Amino acid sequence: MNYWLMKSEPDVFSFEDLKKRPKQTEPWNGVRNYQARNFMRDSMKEGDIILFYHSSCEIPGVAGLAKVSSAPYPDSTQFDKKSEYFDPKATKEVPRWFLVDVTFHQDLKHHVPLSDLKTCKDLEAMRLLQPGNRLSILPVTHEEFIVIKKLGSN
DNA sequence: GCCAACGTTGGC
DNA sequence: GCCAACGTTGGC
Repeated sequence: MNYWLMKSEPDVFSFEDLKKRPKQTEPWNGVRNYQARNFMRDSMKEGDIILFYHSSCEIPGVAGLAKVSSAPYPDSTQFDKKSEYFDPKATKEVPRWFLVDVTFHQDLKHHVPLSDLKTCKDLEAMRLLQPGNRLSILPVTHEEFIVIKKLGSN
């Protein structure tokens, strides 16, 4: 099993929003970065655990736990002319963008703010904390996951 | 709102 | 295939 961190702007779609969705599940559409797409298309497996991260907000950080709940499949918004995610170069025969479904998994006792991640010795090597990182989907090691879950459970 | 980092685009 | 211009991300 693999662990991931997925960023979302809570003003657009928050961890609480995910919990309120039918079946507490949401297709992770709108990713338009090749590296992030490759993680979803090539490496994610149903049942993988996700750190649901809130970005571009007052207190950025990990908001809760989710899980991957589907195999990868084409992002339908790439074919939708009315969507802001429409991609004229994508076709149904050769889709360019793929996604997985994301389902609520577990609440943490409290959010784990980015500032706490930064001061945690055990997380120094975490990809999220490396300078210049902007990827919206990042792999997380098992060790990092354990540390962050503990931070959110104290 | 600023700005650094960095991905993408397109002319050559 | 290079690289300048431009756009986006995201913390602060």
